[in-house]
Amino acid sequence: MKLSQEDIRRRFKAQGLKVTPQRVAIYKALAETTEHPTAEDLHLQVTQIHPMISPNTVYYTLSVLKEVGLVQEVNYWHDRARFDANVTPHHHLICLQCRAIQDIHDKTLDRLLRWSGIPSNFQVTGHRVEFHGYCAQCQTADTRRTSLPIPSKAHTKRRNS
Amino acid sequence: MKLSQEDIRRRFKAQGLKVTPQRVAIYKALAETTEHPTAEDLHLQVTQIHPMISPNTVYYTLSVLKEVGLVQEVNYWHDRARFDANVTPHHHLICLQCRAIQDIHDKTLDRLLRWSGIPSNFQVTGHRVEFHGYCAQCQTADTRRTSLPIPSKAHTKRRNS
DNA sequence: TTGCTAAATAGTAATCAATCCTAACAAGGA
DNA sequence: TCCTTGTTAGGATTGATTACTATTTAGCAA
Repeated sequence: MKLSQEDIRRRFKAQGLKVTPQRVAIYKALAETTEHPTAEDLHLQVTQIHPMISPNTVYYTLSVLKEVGLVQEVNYWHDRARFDANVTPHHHLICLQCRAIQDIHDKTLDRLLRWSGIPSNFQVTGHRVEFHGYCAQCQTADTRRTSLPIPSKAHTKRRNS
Repeated sequence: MKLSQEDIRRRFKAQGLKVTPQRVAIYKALAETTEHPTAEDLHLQVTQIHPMISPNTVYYTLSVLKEVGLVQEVNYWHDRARFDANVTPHHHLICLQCRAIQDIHDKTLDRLLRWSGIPSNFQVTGHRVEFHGYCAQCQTADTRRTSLPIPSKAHTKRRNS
């Protein structure tokens, strides 16, 4: 989406964020692509305007924008590979708090594969439905989060188990 | 699922794999849990039977089992965080070859949120549908893969872009 | 316009999941 | 039993991300 500097400034202000050239450039770059870039992609992109910008700034900025809900992490459970010996197609229920993953087996969901809204030039080999939320154990007010995706801080804490 | 040594031996043989105690233990541990463990989780688990087993062996074994289709990686695009400034709920079309991600906006898919098959003790806050396959550019016979998820080798090659 | 202050930036170092490399080892067939 | 080839384990390496920290700057108030 095309955004003017003023649009961006307004959005940042509305969230109580300082408006810095770097921050604007990062958000602008992300808002103007549909390619779901990585932090590195964005850093490379923004380098063309701010040659001295640090990757660190990109990571920090993204975490801030994520916190206020201006940005989302598309693959929010990207931290580590997780495996399953059940190779039949099935779907998942993911707890945003404790990261537990439950399986769902259901014909209704499987049938989505024949859904007609898929662009005809895309060859589909499979699909997966994820429901996000809170498992029975994690449904207490103080620990609950309100928005997707989970902040990247959780990533850091993962080793506390 | 409960599996005897013989069951596992048969499955390995059927895929032309050597049957080693470590390999059996790893697969057995994965098959007997529904918790979608990480490689580290599995290593810890198997350590109780094979105290000297190397994490390396777990990684290698998982990649082999994945290749022959006995195991799948649940979050197969876990390698790096990817971001989106479009924070409205939407869904994705993911190319297994080039990892491109296209957005899908559709009311039909959004309506799944009210799907009745979700366990009542799970509090759902959102959901996401992913379709996997091959984008127009990647639909050539020599580069196409046949199964999900993509082998971990792709992970290594990602920097060639 | 000028300071003040808290937050942002950038550089360096650290962390850690995952992979690479390689020598020793062992499964399975001859 | 022997041989071959795939497997294992250990050490080193890579690379995304985070931690730490000194410097800079945005935003506010005088």
